Amino acid sequence: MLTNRQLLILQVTVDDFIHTAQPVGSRQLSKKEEVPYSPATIRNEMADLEELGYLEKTHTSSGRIPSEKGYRFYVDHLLTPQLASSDDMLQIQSVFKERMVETEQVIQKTAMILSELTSYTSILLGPDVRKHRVKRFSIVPLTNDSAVAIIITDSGHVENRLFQLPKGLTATDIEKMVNILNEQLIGVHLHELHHALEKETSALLKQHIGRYGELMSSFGAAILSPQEEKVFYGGKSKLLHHPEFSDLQKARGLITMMDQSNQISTLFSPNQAGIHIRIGSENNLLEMEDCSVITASYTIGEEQMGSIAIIGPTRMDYRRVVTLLDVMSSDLSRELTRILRGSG
Amino acid sequence: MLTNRQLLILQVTVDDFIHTAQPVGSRQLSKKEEVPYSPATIRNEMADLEELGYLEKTHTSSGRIPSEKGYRFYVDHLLTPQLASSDDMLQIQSVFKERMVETEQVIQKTAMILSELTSYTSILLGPDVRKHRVKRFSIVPLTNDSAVAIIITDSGHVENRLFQLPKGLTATDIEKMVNILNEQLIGVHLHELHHALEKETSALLKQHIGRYGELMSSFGAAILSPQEEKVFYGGKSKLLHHPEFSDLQKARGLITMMDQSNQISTLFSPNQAGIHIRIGSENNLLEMEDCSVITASYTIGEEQMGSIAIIGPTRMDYRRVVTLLDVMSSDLSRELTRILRGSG
DNA sequence: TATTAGCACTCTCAAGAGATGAGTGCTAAC
DNA sequence: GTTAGCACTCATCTCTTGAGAGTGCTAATA
Repeated sequence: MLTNRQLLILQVTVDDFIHTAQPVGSRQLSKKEEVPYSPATIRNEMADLEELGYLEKTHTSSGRIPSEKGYRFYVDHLLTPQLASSDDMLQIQSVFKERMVETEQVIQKTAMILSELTSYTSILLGPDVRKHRVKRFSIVPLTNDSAVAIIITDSGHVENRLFQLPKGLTATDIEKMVNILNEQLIGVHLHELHHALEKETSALLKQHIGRYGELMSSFGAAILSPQEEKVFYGGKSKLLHHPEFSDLQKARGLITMMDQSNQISTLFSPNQAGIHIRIGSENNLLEMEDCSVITASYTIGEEQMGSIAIIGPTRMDYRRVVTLLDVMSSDLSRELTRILRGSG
Repeated sequence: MLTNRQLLILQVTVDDFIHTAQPVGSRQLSKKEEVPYSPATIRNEMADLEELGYLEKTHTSSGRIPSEKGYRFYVDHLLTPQLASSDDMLQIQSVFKERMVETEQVIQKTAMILSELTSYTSILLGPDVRKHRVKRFSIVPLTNDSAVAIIITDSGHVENRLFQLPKGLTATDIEKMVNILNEQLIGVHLHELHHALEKETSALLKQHIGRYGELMSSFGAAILSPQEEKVFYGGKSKLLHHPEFSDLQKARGLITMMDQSNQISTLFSPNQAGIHIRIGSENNLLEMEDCSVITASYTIGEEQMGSIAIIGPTRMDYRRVVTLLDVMSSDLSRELTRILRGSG
């Protein structure tokens, strides 16, 4: 168990390092008014904190920097909540002031403002399409042998896929098919569509439509091809402005990683409410060794819909980011709910 | 007018610099078998070429590097055409072997392979939606006061927008409206839609539909909100691996620029056929001072549909990139035509 | 007359040598 | 328990030095 003095020194050390990016020394600390101890005393305490694993040195005679364990402790026990500054609130409100009608637009704008306010990179995972429900099917033939299948969801999202038409299929066949789909599958979650398609409609379709087999293999495959969560970035280059990435090697790694969306999704905790923080190696990603990720999620109505994340150096301003994420995620939830549930 | 010997020396100098990224000296050049002159002779010629503005020195006693004018001359007069190597051809064919059905998928894959083969960054501008023609309109009401408008084009592309419904509009009204739109506007280019909507249908709609004014202001605005050309990247981080961008300042500038899609579009020449090369400052973009952009375009059927570009350092392998772009643009055109005109 | 050899000169780059300064650990005094 | 003092450690900056690559010019050569 740490003494109060140790807690104080740890906190001030982390705070200072977060703002200066320089190893913090005992003399420097003792000058702060919150710390009424002499450099020698502080040195002793710091030596203890180092032994306990909360602080590190970059070389034998440097000041101390927080270790991962130090950040973790700081985040878990020393992070006093804080209200967003009125400046920030003003900026945030300005985003939502203009009534936008497209969800993507709102999300993109949110990503931008978040990265602008934090000076880190933001990533927003778009609404999880698989949780949407079918509102309407539509099939539009393009040529003799191809057509586009369209699914409109209850949230106004539109999925569309090209697929091949078996030769000899008549327009009436297609019409029938669309009717059957619309009768049977309205309200089904997109992730249950495959199941429902086979179970509920295959018999009916088989009965009414010629060339059923070919049609279904082509149509089914098109409908089921993965519906990816859309990833929105804000301020990709912002990260590069922080001193920890003046090493070109690391900068390259990060940029490369951000271009691979499959890696990105591993950064998000399985969609739970609340704010989550992963520090450095907790991300299980080599390129992210020096980064922390703070995630939150947003909802539409009652449902967990997507995630917001901020990526910054481990030496990031956790307090500020947590505060901003908190505000933004609830504002975003409110705005999206307004758009999609139509209370505006 | 340059002498043959000067042409030779300029060509070999540029070629050498492109591959080594090191200033090339007279001694080094004279060792090559294509250059049967002594260092002293070469020095004299190089001095002349420098005076004429084709070569530069990085400092008083360094070897020479090509100036922008030098690259321009090289590209315009010294670039002998070349067939793609069979290795490259194999790789390219492997992309198109698996029959994909979505245009976006094909374009994305093309971007990837291009950047893989060249080790530079590729940018593909998606098909210009405004040149597509309307195939079908559809409107799906979501709540009492909102609906989604859908336009399917002849190429299978689907545009969709949310818009507000005036209160008190009946389902029949909407049905009527969709019918009128589908009767009047099939085959209209998307960029003429605004015009056509006002001219051809407004009278009819006004006649049949209550609350015409409100409906049209909302629907019209939704339909007309900008249809942006989609931008696909391949290998964004590839550029950072070239030595000219080991300067963090420059790297940052580039990454920042690539995130601003409005800047990107200025890199493309107005959609003309053939291959275009812009060197360094010819791009009129500060961040692109050290970059060259080579663009080509692809077609669907007979129509100019989108653009392909490779961004590399000015010291890029022009010959190879031109060759690859040539092959890829025609392969991509063929593939997209197959998908959309349905000959496969 | 065109080409080449030779040589002095310039400039970059890498390595090494102090000098400086921030910071530590330890001991002894308060 | 806290603090002052002192010797010691490192990183960093600057200065110097030497090696190496390349040039420009002049004089010799084919």
